[in-house]
Amino acid sequence: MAEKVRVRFAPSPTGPLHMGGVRTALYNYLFAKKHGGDFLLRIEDTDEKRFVEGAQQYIIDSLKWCGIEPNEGAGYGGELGPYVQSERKTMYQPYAQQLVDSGHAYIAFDTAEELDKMRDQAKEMGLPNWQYNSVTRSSMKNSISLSKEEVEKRIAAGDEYTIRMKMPRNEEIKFEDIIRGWVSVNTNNLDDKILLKPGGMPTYHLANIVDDHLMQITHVIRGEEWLPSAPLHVLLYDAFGWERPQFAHLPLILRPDGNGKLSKRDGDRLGFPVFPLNWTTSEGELYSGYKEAGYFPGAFINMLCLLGWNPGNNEEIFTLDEMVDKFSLERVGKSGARFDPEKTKWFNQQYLRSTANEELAEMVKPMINGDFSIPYIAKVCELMKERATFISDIVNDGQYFFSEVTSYDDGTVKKKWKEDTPTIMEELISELEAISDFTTENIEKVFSAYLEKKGYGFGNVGPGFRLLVTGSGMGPSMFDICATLGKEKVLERMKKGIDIVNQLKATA
RNA sequence: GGCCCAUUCGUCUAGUGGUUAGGACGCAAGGUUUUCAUCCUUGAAACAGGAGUUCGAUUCUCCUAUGGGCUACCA
Repeated sequence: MAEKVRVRFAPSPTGPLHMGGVRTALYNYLFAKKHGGDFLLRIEDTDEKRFVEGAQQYIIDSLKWCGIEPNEGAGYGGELGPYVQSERKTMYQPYAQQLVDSGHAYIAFDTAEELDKMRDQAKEMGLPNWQYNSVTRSSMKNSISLSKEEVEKRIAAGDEYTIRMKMPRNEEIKFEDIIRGWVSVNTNNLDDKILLKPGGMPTYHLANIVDDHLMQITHVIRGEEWLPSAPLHVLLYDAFGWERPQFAHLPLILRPDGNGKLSKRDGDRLGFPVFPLNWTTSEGELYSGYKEAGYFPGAFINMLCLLGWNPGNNEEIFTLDEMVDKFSLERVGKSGARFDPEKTKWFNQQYLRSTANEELAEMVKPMINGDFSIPYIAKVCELMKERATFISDIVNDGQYFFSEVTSYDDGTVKKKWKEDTPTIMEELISELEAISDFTTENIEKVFSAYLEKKGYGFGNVGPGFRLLVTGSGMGPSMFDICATLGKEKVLERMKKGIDIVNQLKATA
């Protein structure tokens, strides 16, 4: 028990990494760091048909963006590599053979086509679930039904064959899952899974057990979709005589609407990303990512962390380090969690607001045209951050800080630009012109004095003022806006705007 | 169909053999704010159903229902 915790995230490179996968990686990472252990990345590319170019790099890039980097594995090196299963291909055959020799597995010559036919026939006869198992195996072509000579002859003749698990009959397999407690399955419900495919490539089941053993994995933390095959894996550990790792099967992430688990198409259909980074398929189809949609990696991770886990109190904003500190598998829930895009936005808003203005400014800078200083942009961020969810909101809602006003909000023109507004604006211009030190306080002072002098309420002056300077009907304090923009720019906009708005009003 | 897993407000969830069943998102109302947003206050909103165990079950057991996963020479 004193052994070092070693966990792995083992995706297959069949496309972009789904956010459910990111959460699995995150929980593995948190668990490893919490216990001072290792977090490895292993690429499970044993299905050559489903290999997708670029997927492996995408996985690495995604984890990096999220800040949950492995300290060992594909792309990171380590003593127990290689960490890409296709590169380990030759290692698996001897293990499969060992199982054949020990009577835990056998050689089968049935082709995929023959098996398909078998299943189809069974279905026609009203058996929806034909299985290669302890009752059917004796009527199939394998080293159990065939004579030793026949088997040797076929192998010598170059017949392709698979190695199958010889699933024992009527045995209760039990194992303790950290999240779910005791799970038990009768082997009668399990089939003789293929362990080694023709050509020597292992299936997931064999590769995963062999690699986890060789890589000294202590805890297998993976999605609930693996729960049904966990008994097979347990049996394999036992057959090899290896110590079993501890298992923890995570609940699935469900789609926000309707039924079923979150799938890659749900996102863009419902207007939120399901992937960390943008991904374009070879056909040119784009799946959007959280990064490009403007999310902070911290917010994304924070949201994922709370989707299925909670610290037991009411805290919900955590840095990665805090997550590491508080995380425990025991507090992971058992039931599937429906994903809520709205809450994800809320997390982003929280992160945006707690990010320093200068830091925000650096992010805003590449998104705007024109040469603005960081202090200036930071000031804008300070004013805008409370009403923004994304960085892009600062840019879009605060565009009047970065470009001239070219349009005026329709509703405000109609409702707030009154008969006497032009005159009031002219007067206000004169008042403002008299200010030598154009600060928030001074502007406010002069503005208030003007209101008092004329007996106006704020409503008589404010909306028109805002409209001329920003083109908008809403936003931060006008005094802050003006101080930020500077006297020259404010007066210029006001003078220029009066006629334009008068015309708009006339034609409206 | 078979097997496995699950089930507390709309959603994420806390929680205990005896609680006014708590929080967050979202929603609604009010307050603050010249506007918008923030912020504050308040509100509506849940233990799937039925048996059993028990003095007492949301909590323990069983059944049903519902949901989910798996059922490949995919992972």
